[in-house]
Amino acid sequence: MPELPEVETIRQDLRKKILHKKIKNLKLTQKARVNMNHLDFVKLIKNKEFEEIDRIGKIIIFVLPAKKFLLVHLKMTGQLIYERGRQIIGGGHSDNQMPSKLPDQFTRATFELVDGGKLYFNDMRRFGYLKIVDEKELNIEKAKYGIEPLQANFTLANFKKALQNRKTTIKAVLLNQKLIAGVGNIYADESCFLAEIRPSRRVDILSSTEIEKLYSAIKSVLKKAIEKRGTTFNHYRDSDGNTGNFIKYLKVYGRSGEKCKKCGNTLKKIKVAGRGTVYCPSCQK
DNA sequence: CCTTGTGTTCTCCG
DNA sequence: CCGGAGAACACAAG
Repeated sequence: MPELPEVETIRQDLRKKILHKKIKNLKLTQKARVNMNHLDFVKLIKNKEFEEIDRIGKIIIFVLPAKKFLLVHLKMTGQLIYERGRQIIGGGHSDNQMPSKLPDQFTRATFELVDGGKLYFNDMRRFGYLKIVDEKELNIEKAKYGIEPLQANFTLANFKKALQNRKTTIKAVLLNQKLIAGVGNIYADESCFLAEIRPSRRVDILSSTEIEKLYSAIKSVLKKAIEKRGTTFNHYRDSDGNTGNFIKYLKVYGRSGEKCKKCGNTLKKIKVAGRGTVYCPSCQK
């Protein structure tokens, strides 16, 4: 489940690896989810180079020449794995979900670069997609996203504005991409734990101290998660095919029924905003 | 039945 | 009766 830290890790790594490289060919399988017919899609990609690699929320943006943009959303199980020319990637860990050799049955698209390198888009569940847009459509897409937690516009004032007049739970706000971009289920729960606030609390009854704590918690959790190269719960891999290391630092997500690392009480799982939510009933108020 | 992210539809409230 | 907000539902597929 790639969220902001995972997508950002992939973006930063791919920038180092494939920036300004030219695409010789793109191979799409029948199961690839793209926003036009395959022939047209390939035509728009072929012989283009990656001018820049950006991100909005959980979407990776490959900037192509002539103001075209390739948007990639990994959704639940998507991976973007880069392989240098003629080299078989190691696969990182001995996890049976990680293929030792690509392409495999879950490879939906292969970008063949002129230097022999390959960029594979793998996606077991086929929820992820590739989409080519022009500048106008890119701006429409960008308008769907709120403040970016790691950028200059994520100020306390803007965060307060995002919560203003809302009559819903913290969890719903954190998951709402129109308000705050890139936070998903893992980092929403982790941020609430760090802020010592229950995800089910309504935002309109938070004190200003609590809002400040939550604001700092989001930044701190996401920053540390990027330092540790993201969370691999099951499918996430970086562009080398390696797992992320943040799972060791998770305090609540995926730990329902286990002991709170801070107070020792049992972590509880409930449903908030339609999503599984884990919290500590004694640490979080 | 579950999983998550997101788009759509429904419902409620002032 | 309306607009808007938020909740609920639908969908992707294994």
